[in-house]
Amino acid sequence: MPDSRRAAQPLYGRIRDELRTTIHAGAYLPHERLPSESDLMFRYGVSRITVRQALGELEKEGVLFKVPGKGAFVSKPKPFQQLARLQGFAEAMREHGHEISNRLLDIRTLPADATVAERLQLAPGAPVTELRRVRLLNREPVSLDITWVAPHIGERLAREDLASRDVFVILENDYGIALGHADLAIDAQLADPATAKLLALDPGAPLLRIERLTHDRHGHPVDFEYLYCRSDNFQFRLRIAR
Amino acid sequence: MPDSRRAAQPLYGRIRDELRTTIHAGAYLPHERLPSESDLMFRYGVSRITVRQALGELEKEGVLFKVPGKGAFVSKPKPFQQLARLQGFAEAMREHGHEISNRLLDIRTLPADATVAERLQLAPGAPVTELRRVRLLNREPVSLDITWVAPHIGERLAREDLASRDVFVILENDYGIALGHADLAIDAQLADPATAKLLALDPGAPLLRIERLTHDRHGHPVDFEYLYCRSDNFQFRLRIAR
DNA sequence: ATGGCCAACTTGTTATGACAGGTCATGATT
DNA sequence: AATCATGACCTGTCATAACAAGTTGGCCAT
Repeated sequence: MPDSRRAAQPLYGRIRDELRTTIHAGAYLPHERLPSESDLMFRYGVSRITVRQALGELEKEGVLFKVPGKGAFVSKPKPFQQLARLQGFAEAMREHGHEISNRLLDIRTLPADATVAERLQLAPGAPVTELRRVRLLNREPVSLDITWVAPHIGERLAREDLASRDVFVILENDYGIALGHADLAIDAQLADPATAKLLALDPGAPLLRIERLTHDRHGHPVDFEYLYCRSDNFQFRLRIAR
Repeated sequence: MPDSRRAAQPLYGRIRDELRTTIHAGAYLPHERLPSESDLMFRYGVSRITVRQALGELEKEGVLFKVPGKGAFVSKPKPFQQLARLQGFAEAMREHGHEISNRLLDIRTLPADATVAERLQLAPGAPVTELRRVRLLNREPVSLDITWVAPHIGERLAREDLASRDVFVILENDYGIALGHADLAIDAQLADPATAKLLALDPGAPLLRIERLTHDRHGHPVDFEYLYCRSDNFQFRLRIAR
């Protein structure tokens, strides 16, 4: 969080900024160890508390992480997914050479609530299939996806290996459903304890929430879902034209 | 971040937890002032650094917010999450009959840090103009925008009425700079106290953060900014194609 | 009654110091 | 060669202390 209005920057702020610059300039590789607190004390000629404050803020920013007894290490750059393309998570991540997997938490049929029914153009209370998955990138959880589809699709999905395959790919390749477009709504939320646990986060951590309604080529809704995404290890990117 | 696998909880952790419990039990009302650090030192029989660490973590959790010179205050309960429709900010807002305005907080020239310089393809430390604005929708703050442009653009913008006019419109209509595309990166963050105050939010509230680098028609970067957007009073939406 | 000043109180920053507990390389022992 | 102990080095916690800067109520002058 920038606060660049201060004329007189505290020492720890200067050190924090300089270290961030140094790291971003490539002086240290991802997961490379930074100089120890003692080294930085001598290097900057300040007390340890000042160094610790600077490092603590960089840790808070996600630039580095600390390991007791070992030191501070540069965090990996965040993987990202292009938002403008309607792509399954696996499709997008494989393009970048990442390893992806899913943990299927639950798949069941239940009555559609008003929102789901409206989105999928079903009667309220009509049966829908709900999928709950944690998506993992390089073995680290990055999102909790909750998906609803009509039961005739859900029945077929239930027979698939959803741990390693994307719903979109299955719909298109196996069931011949040509996808058209999706409508997204994006905002931010705090992780509740259950979600935080699933995503290896502390309760209250910031999450990006994406609501996505995906349509087939004829404009009929086929898939309604919420994606709760971590921001500390993943982000979305988008290029827009004027 | 405390290591919660520890059988013996550090002192600051005990104090943090006890204060949180006390606050949640209603001993203090929202916005009520907590005991001072000095009081807490005596009350718990610990040093000030220990109290500050406990308070700092509660602040990070959003349970309280600190005001220099005044004290620590209990945060208000988080506002109820609402969804609002947003397309392009000014366009969509006026289209729907909303009133939009800006509050210009600050416009100044300062040396570009590494990130800003890299994005705007300037030398580190080169002068850039920084704009800080709060965007209001129906008189309610919805985002804090921090914008950097090259000084030759900033000088001209400084002469404009930025409270009611959009930077993009000025650049295109008044200065003949044809805008091309923008690159966005999207994630979620917690609001720090200063930003929270500007957006009439509680510290620790979830914010959508959009990093935007806008280019002219030739692909040259002209405008780099961070938009810190509330999620409780509007959201972003997007339609994407397969 | 009002405004200005100042002391007391507030949090923020920084220094020095010490101890606890974790990590790991090296040397000694089996 | 494998294992264990030790010492050096690492971060985490906590104490004491001092100064900086912001806030505010009381007192005094006008």
